[in-house]
Amino acid sequence: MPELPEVETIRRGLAARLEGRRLRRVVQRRPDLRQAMPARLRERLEGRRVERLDRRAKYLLMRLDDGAVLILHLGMSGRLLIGGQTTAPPDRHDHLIFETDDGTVVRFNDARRFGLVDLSSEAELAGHKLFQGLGPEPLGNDFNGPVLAASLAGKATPIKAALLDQKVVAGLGNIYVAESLFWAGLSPKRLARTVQGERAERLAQAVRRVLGEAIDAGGSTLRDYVQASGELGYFQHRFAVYDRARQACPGCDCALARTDGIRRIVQAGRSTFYCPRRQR
DNA sequence: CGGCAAACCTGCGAGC
DNA sequence: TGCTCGCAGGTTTGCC
Repeated sequence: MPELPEVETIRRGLAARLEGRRLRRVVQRRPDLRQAMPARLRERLEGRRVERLDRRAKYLLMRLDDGAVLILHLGMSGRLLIGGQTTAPPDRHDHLIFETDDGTVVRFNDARRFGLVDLSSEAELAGHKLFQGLGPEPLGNDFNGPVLAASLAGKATPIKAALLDQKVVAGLGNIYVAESLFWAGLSPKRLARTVQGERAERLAQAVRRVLGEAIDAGGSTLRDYVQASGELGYFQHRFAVYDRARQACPGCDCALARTDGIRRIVQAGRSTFYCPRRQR
């Protein structure tokens, strides 16, 4: 569920409440997420001060004053919510709960348990298994048309699948791949290796613009996702193609044409939405 | 190595 | 009302 814009929105919401605060109380409930939570998590976190909240790809990094770094991933259904109680949580899917010295409570809630919580250190972070091979941050200075073209060169897979690959570029998921390919005018079925030169340039620009606008809108809420404050995201109202099968894409009469509007197909087991008229 | 389907787990909406 | 089915924003695994 949460892709880069949702994770970034949550990061900003949490940073405002957590940075500089001390973790007074940590409650671990179910440890069996995608991977088991680290042992003695409570002992290792309680009493620590939160220096900073950062993001790498779809991971949130909570940097603590003793050099420890808590790594959080939300999987498909994970949420981080401000508010609630550390004791007798109302929700059976609250797996980890923090309470700070000013009484702020943050709950990690994940019904499907595809998320994960891990603990590392500043020293070991760069070499951490989860970050090995991750591609560039799409909103950073290391991502542009030539970089993208180089990483797509020789790939026989459809461009849709290539963009979902976190080694190519970090942080995209099913929604923002669909939206980026639409704005770049590229068919999701096009072979990745053919996205070179001007096409790669257009795609890199589209990725950056779509992600930036989605962050400005607080992410996209389809079902589970909410910001840390509980507020919904708003970018779903601006989807060009995602979840809009048979409707018209922006500024196009495709819905009236033989193509019958935005098409839904399945690629690598996942829904793909695109306009066959505007995306080649 | 590359590419794809299936698996992980729970919840929800649609259809009967 | 209640059942079954399909589907969901991610990532890993195992198979060809």
